[in-house]
Amino acid sequence: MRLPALQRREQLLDAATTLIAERGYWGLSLQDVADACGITLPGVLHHFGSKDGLLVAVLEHRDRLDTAALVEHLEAGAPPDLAGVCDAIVSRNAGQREIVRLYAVLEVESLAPDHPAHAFFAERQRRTLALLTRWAPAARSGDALARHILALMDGLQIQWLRDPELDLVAEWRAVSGQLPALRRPL
Amino acid sequence: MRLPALQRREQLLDAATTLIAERGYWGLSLQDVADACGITLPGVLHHFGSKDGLLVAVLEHRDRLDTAALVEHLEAGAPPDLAGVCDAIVSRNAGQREIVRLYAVLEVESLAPDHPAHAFFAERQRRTLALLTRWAPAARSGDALARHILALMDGLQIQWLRDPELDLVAEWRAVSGQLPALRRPL
DNA sequence: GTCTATAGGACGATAGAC
DNA sequence: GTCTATCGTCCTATAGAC
Repeated sequence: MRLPALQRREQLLDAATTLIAERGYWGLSLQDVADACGITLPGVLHHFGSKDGLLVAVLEHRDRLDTAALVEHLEAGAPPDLAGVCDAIVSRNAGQREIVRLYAVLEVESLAPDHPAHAFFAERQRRTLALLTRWAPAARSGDALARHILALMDGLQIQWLRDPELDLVAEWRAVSGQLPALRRPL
Repeated sequence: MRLPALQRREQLLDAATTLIAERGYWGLSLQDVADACGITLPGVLHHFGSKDGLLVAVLEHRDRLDTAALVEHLEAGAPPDLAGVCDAIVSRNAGQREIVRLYAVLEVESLAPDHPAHAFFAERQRRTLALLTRWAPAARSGDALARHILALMDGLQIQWLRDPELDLVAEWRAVSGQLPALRRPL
């Protein structure tokens, strides 16, 4: 079935997202992506140029959606403090398991300096830390607090990914409740 | 160079450990393992039967070493409380970056149910949680505390793996100092 | 914009000699 | 215990037709 380019791209990005989450980048096969969308392998490459190109497109696509969702959440009246931002992030993540898995896999895989997403994730972590630090109460070292929060989120997500029974939001509430610097914004 | 079987196995395990840490299991090539040890690919398979067999051997090898190290650390007079056990784990990890990377990569990669190490890591997390829970003060839910601690360790390790400047032990001290349930053993 | 066809390698694994 | 040789499968990527 012949599809408009933009629509086909989106379909391919969806399929690739699921498959990378499942197998990682090194385990991804373009043939599988093609099969999942009912086109041929060269058809995939036509849209993204190369396997690396597809990966970059997937990441950019997700980041655009996530940033938009966060902004919207804040404009819609979430509490404008650090706890509010964190809760917004966690509750959004809780609703998109596959995406969280994609990032968890790629974040660790890309620790290797020659991974095609290495720079992307280094920059992304820098950006996330900056975002959290900006909202941190000025009193104590905001950077240490930001790293603490990020570590907790990453760690809890892995446990949640391994055990579907776990309630990510509840777990985050329980754990972040122990952090005075987070729950007492003043 | 012809080597005794046991020595060759160890050399192969070392090489495989480094390469899996670098590329994950799906990105591992037996050819590279063979090259690193100066033998051919069938030579590798002779010792481990299959690629899966090699992975299992690597993990069993590491777990044996780590368990022994922890026991020794405790017998050598580390504080016999939860904080002491955690500090022991973190400080040992801080000294073996490659190994931590291996586990970080495989832990996330193996979230997929058909990954050859899936069962291994599910069981390992269960065991680690049980270990931490055993040392937790009986007062509060030890299980929640154990998950909290495990999340922190995993999260901090990822940050440390990305940024070699970071001091894992110091970071752990700073972060765990905020956990009253951990630092006040009575 | 999508296809067929194909190039050109790398992969895991096996068989059998030494 | 390690080798050579080889099989069959999978891979990314390119060239060119429609």
